[in-house]
Amino acid sequence: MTISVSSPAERRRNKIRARILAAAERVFAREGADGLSIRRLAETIDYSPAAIYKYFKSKDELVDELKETFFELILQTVHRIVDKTTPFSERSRDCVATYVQIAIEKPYHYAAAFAGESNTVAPVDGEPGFAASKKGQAFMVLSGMIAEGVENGTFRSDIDPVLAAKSIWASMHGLAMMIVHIPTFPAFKPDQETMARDEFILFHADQVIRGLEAHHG
Amino acid sequence: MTISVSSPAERRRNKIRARILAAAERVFAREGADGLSIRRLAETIDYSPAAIYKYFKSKDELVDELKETFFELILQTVHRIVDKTTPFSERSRDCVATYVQIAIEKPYHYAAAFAGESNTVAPVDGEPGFAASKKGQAFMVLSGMIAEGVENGTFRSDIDPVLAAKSIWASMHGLAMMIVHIPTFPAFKPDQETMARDEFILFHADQVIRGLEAHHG
DNA sequence: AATTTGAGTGAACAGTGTTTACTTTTTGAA
DNA sequence: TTCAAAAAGTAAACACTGTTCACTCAAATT
Repeated sequence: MTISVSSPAERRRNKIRARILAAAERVFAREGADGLSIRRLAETIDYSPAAIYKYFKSKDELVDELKETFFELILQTVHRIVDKTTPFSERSRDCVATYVQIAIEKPYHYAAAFAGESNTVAPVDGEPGFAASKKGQAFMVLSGMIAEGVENGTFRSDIDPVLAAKSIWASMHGLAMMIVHIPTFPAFKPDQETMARDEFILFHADQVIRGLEAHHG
Repeated sequence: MTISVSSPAERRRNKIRARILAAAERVFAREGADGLSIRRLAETIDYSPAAIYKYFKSKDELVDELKETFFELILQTVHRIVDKTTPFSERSRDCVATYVQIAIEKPYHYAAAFAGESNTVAPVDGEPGFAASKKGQAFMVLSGMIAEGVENGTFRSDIDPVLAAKSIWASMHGLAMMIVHIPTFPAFKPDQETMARDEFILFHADQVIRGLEAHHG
């Protein structure tokens, strides 16, 4: 029996799988899940449409893998911010703002990643898989940072960090979705008294964090 | 020439149009835009698929009308809250919470209404149509309420009400989307130390409004 | 009464995801 | 090295989708 954990055949297979994913990634980033068709994908890869089903059970499963690597990107990026040694107030604000920036950079990824519903499994809050998933890990980094804020006295002590993290996450998510779906979001009139997008993101982040701060009233 | 603003023919036409919309509304509420197919819709109405195109230019246009009446619902509901004579703090909180409740009651409507992109026109922030649209009106009701809070000293005076309204709207939107897309959202484990959904909505609303309040620090 | 307008339709076009039966290639063991 | 088994790849079909076109038939207008 062969004990090689990765046979040549298997490595070759993974390579093709990766090639499919890479091609899918390109069109997905530009046109989203609806623009990504198995048939078109097969053509750019020079395979027949049916061939793809030897590597992925369904289109949904393929897209789910794109999402998962996107969550990895989020996790890494958030980690990079949280692990910094800059002052806490600055760090927490940057964390929120950066999260939104990622969504803007890959709008289709972001929207698809959180518009779950019709997916394969989608390890979701409340289910066993959540804590282990990249999504769950990213969330735990965030709630950990808030717990830090509660401990060092920046935030109110009467709030549950996990609860607060969920609230903040929702607020971030909302701005991200707004910007992603409404290209001109923070603006009312394109020229007049308009706050620039990045500036608005910081404003929003401040606003959100202010809701947590101590010494209130 | 006939001056009757609504001829019998025209009235009959509008009636059929309404019948189509009513049937579409039913299946849309249950299965969303993807579940609503022209062919299936035609069958429940006992028409041929092509007939629907005599009343609507495209499926997108049909769905857009469903969205528009949904925005009317939002506008009415928000108005009912804002126009109340209850204390301001309570009123502002209820306004936020109620908005999210609407989204929960009609999740597909809400998600579709704000996942614009591939629509016909979608009068969007920054464009002329926005202020006149139901969406725009609902927003103005919200920003008006915040302006009231700034005037009566509840909120910080150094913030632009319109900007603050956008920030709050984004936060509300985020929670709504979270709950809509992730059925178990506010929960981590279904039983243990979980805050009930409605309770969490109020918590979030408080959190969001707290960010605006005066006498800070 | 004749003609134009509009409602309604069957069939087709151009797509989609997916499955099935089939061929070819590659692999692992006798 | 030969040979069977496993895997890779495919063409064609199934069951859908939104949409358009040429056509019929009934209703309204002149």
